[in-house]
Amino acid sequence: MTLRFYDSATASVRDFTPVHPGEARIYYCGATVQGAPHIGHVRSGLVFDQLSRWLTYRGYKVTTVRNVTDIDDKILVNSTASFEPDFTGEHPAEEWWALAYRFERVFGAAYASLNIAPPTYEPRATGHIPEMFALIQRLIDRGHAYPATDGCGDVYFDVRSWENYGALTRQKIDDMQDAPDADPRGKRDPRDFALWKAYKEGEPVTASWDSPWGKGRPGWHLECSAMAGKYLGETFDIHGGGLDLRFPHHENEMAQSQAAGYGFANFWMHNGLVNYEGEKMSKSIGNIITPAQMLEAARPLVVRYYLGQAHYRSVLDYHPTSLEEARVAVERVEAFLAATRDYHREDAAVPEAFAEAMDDDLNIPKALAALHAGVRAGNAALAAGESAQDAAEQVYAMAKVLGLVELMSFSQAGAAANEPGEHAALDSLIQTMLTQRAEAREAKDWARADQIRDALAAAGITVKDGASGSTWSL
RNA sequence: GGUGGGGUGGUCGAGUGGUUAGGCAACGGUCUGCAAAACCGUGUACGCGGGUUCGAAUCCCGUCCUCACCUCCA
Repeated sequence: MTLRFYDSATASVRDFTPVHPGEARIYYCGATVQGAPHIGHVRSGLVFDQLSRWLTYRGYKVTTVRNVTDIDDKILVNSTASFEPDFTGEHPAEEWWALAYRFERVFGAAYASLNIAPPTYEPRATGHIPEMFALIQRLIDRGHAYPATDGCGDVYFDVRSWENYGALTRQKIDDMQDAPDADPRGKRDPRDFALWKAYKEGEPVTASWDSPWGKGRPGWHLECSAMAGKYLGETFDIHGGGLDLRFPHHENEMAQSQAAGYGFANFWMHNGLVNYEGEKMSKSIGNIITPAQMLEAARPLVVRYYLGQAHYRSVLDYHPTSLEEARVAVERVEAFLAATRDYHREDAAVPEAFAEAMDDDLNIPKALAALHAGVRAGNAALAAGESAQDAAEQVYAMAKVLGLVELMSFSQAGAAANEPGEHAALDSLIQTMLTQRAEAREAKDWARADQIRDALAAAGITVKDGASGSTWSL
């Protein structure tokens, strides 16, 4: 079995052949830090985290780049400042850059809480203005970009000059529906898009850079082309992002970079979106679910399992019962691993069925079937009084490569509840009650035994009677 | 109008010609004082209409419905 992925550009599953043998270089679109993330953003980050982990397991040296778009129309709109720098600390409003930094950290915290590994590089658009100048100049020199014909100071990409425009999404320029509010300005074609946006009266001066074509700021699509090239080279392996970015963003990126003479991405991988009971999540509908809200409803382990359980290309439709179902499923795995801690080995191999599923365009639903089969086999062995070592090693390896292990209670550094100290008294109290119950059971005083069990249950504590005594869990 | 996805048993969700995907829920059994947990077992699905085939969820034709993108969007 060879590793293969679905490539959006060719609409087909292709064998993965890296540009540089043994390496995998991946660029995927991160956030425009104009506001707080919703779980759709997190799903995208999670998908490419899963991909990176699998490629790493397969022995590739993985380099990932996830950009931060920290200059954009919406960031300016959402900031409430007067747009002038203020060092007094008395300014009541928030400057655009402060807003961008603030939300960049909110995104970072959301990723971290779900054990989504940070990318190798996380470049900010504002830190790569010179690279963008160079790319614009190169496009002008090659006849694929031009300063606005009305002298407004914008620089546009000339879509008619690039015969492959539309190749990524297999669309013809003339078939595209005109935008209802198409503003031709100084464009040769309404489809031409801005590489550089000229400074306009009323905008913050701090959000403007001096370019050879006048003061202004970069167009959104240009940022990614410039940064991908800088960190990953002219031609790299995989470009990812949400399905909604295929057009125009990725189409434009591809056109810019290839028109500039670069190979750009060999594979385009797009993750499906998250719906809420059949509807796309969006601010206008008001059905947004944030990571913070989800983490109030469930543990990070459960949220990660839930968001990562579907195939990455399918729509993930959230229902109110979804998290509870995920909880039961993943805690089964957790309980098995907690009971077989002696067999956790960092170098353990994943079973073949799991590996084949993962190699096949990251078929995680199928891989999860292997995970659950392993848990069942392990539990069956335990129930039969046999060794669960083989199953435990494999299940651990699978949970590890899926990024779940670090979020499980037995391995978490932050499993503070298990540490002695403030909870010691509580543990002691529960142990006392279990001892009393054991005595009652010994005396076959079932009423008394059940009374104690009910009392613990009322406090959210589940009692399990085993051969070697009773245990409890929250 | 263009482009690309979907419609699978109670539910979520895999599956490109013929053997059980899997999870959750449900039911029966083992275990247990009773439970819980665990294990064993049960469900016989594939939008609709044709066609190809010994055989189709899977291929072909038609048809209905639905989602996304074409405007900022993970």
